[in-house]
Amino acid sequence: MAHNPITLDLLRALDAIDQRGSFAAAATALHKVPSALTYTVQKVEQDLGIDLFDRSGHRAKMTPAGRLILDEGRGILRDIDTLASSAKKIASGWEPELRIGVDTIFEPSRLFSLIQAFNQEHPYIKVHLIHGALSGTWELLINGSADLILSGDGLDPKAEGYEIKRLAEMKRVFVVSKDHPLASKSCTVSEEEIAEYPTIVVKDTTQLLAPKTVGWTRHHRMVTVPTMQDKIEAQIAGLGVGFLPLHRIKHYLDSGDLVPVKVSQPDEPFKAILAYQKGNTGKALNWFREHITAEVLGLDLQV
Amino acid sequence: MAHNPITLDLLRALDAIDQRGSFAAAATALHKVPSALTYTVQKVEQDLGIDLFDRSGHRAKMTPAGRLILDEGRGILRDIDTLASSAKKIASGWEPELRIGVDTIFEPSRLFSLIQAFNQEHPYIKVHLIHGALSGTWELLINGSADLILSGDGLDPKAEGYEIKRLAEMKRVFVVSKDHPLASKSCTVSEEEIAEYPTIVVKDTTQLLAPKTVGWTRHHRMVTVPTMQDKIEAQIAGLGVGFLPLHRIKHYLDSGDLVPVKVSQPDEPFKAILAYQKGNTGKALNWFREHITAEVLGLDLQV
DNA sequence: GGAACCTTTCAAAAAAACTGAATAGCCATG
DNA sequence: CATGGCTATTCAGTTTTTTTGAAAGGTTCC
Repeated sequence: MAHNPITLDLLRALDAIDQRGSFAAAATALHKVPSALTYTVQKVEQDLGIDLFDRSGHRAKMTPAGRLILDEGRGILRDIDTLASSAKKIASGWEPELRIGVDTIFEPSRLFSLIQAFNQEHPYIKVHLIHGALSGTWELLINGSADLILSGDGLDPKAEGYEIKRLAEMKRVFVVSKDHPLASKSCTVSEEEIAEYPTIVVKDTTQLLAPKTVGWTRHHRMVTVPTMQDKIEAQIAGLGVGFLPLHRIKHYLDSGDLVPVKVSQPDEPFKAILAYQKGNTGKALNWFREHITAEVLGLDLQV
Repeated sequence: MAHNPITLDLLRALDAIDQRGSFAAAATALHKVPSALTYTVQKVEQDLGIDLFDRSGHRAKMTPAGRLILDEGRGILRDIDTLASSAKKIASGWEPELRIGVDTIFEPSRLFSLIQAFNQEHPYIKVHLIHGALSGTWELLINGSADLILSGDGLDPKAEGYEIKRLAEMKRVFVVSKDHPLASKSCTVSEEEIAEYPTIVVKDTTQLLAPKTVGWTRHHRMVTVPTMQDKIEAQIAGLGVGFLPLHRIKHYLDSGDLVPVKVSQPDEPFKAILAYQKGNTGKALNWFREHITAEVLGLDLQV
């Protein structure tokens, strides 16, 4: 047994026959002569050992098996068409896959609708989301695990060779849970007062680079968590205190679950950035570079 | 532009080349001569207008576009193989789809693992689950909406022409919520006492047949619900009282959420049945007829 | 430098697909 | 019930596509 007798020509023939209603009409549509279709169909029927058409009546009627091959075959034909155009795309500079490293300061879910839109247009380009924290996000880019990263500035290593696109500014706010002792203080709170409570810190995911830490590190009590989401939840639960990015907690400030506290430590604003290998002209990379905006990331806050 | 230049032969060629590592080895595996592969590949490259192999080095290396076609092509080849064998199956008596009507007295989820097993074996045979209640389940079979039904006996219309397979016996228990006034009665409860409380009744889904009702109908107060699951939940919530099938409430009896009450009305045991059109020799039907057992339905209770 | 691979080219041969005319069946119409 | 118009199939011959094998040209490895 050599191999599968089902051919793409058969699938196209079945489709045309079903659409036009007869061998004759289908033949015309396919720029062939009816006997050519008979030949195509009979060949497969013989090789497969089953009937695709019921010839008892004089108008050929598809058998259930024929119908199955038609139905599934349409999907296969569609796949092959998509595949051909995707192959052309890739040959003309679209990457087969794009890996996006997202720093935990952003909500990866913000990118979902963007990725969905992209995938609609480019079904065979796989998009991978990878999570990182602080220097760890940069490390993804540096060690080749990601093609594009989304991070905050001030974290980039001194290394050359990376293109950086700055997006909107982000603000950090020092907040505590609504039940927290500091929540009631209306005046500026001193560092000593803050030192009474554990600080929640997001742990850098880097393996090789020097880990960075944001905010105070000279506090004695410190709880580290793997992601910004954990930090937010920990602070809401009252486990500790610390700065949180405004765009991630707007909702909780509005609802009152988190309360801002004035602190002496100046708020150092910083920027959301996109970064990628210099010289990477991939079109998928470019697409995301254009489409990832402050709005998409939820940074367009009126403060 | 006639049509897609990608052929199944190309996909098979790419697969072989990738597996064997060279045109020469692949050619051997495909019982061809190397130049035949060159021809196949070059033809598609020319028609598609892109390179599938990088010939700058001496050993041909697949381009990203070639790799994409290979990767997706493997899936397509697999699909076509499955399709061929499924078509043979259907031609030899397996139905393209099987519609199973399940009476609300059973938990449809009991069939899930069975359906999963079936689908593993017969990926192209679609299984539909349809819900019905009382005569409505029979109606599914009679009006051709279902090929196989799962019901309780005593509901079958007098009509001829249906094959019935009896499964295990099912018991009904009169139960009330744990907080219900009747829950504390340890002696037999009279009909008058029961009449104090609304009875929960599953409404027959039939459109054409004479609707049946199980249990008492001469009670004044009656709440009808669409499914057995609703009835169970209503009784747990204390909304009313009534008989419930033991196999659906074993768990709640054990946990004490439902409490059995002795009643004068005799418990009329009835049987789970499978029914289908006489003369239906479909193999999928047969498969389910064999595999749907008392155990699968959760009827194998030690009482 | 030579042996052992590899891929490609090319003309010829083989195989497959297609054609057109003839055949035969059904069905609606008059 | 005959006829014309539709259908699909058969078959022999033709065209197109695919395959072949020998020759040529490269790379790698020893």
